[in-house]
Amino acid sequence: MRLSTKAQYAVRAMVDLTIFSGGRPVSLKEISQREEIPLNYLEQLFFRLKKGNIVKSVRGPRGGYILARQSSQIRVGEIVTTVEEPLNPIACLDEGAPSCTRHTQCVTHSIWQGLGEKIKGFLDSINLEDLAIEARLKHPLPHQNEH
Amino acid sequence: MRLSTKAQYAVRAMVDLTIFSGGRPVSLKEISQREEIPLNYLEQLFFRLKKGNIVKSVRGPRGGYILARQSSQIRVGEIVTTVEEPLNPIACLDEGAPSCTRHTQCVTHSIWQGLGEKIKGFLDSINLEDLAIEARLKHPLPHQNEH
DNA sequence: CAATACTTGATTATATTAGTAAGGTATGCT
DNA sequence: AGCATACCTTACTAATATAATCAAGTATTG
Repeated sequence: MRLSTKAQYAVRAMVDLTIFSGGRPVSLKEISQREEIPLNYLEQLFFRLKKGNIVKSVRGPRGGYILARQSSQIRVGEIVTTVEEPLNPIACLDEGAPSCTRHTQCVTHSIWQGLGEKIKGFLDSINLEDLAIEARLKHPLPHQNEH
Repeated sequence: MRLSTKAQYAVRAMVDLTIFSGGRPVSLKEISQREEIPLNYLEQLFFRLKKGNIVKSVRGPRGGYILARQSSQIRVGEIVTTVEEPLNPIACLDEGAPSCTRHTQCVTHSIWQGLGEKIKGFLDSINLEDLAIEARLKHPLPHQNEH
């Protein structure tokens, strides 16, 4: 029942982006250095995040990524499901499940299904703005994007 | 965010044991056949379940396993944590976590911690008796242990 | 036109998990 | 007593998924 580091990286990177962007693009190079995440790996993650309509890219010098929506409109659950496949605890919940044949399978299925809904509900109850505010309280920024 | 099949097998096997035992030991061979779980694999699982004080073993012919407590006193969360390590979504929550160095790490940590507690709370709210009753309703047993 | 930074796919290394195998030990039944 | 049953335990192998790296692009700005 472990979350992949991919998802952890993605959420950290998105919080970083939220904090350090001041409406202007943030390059992956920056994020990579601050968060100690391999640049090439971040590129893969942001490729997906862009397709998932969570960030937008700005090309060329001084380019980078910006949030596709307001930080209050981006939920953690979205980020996780976008970079790593679904939150369902077991695979057969992903698509149309075959009917239960064994005695015990129905009841355990309903557990895992309920669990998946709990997880999704929890992660969707948290948005990036909440996290950015919390992060600023705990670690006041050195200087908030002068210029 | 997937649950291992180990945990799924363990819960199914425990529900099976609850339903088919009538106070008497149930052999792993039986469970293996009904649930289509490799016998050797079940042995490994029940080795742990025994150490975790969830089942008791009865050796010799006509032996097998019985619940160590009433089914209402055995929670699903217990079974899962006993056969596969912890429910925490990330590793560093397992023991004393190192202090947060990066800006974003504190806040993401608190998410994963909260998530872990939700998961645990949910799985601990379900016990084996609930599941056995539900299973009997859905699949009335062929014959409930005559003799 | 050159530097910057995003874009994309392929490949490799590593870790985890699932499953198999084999030999041993205790117990009850005939 | 001895044999069959079924638990007990460790070790190993194979498959899969993940993390990370490599490399060769394309678009845009100054």
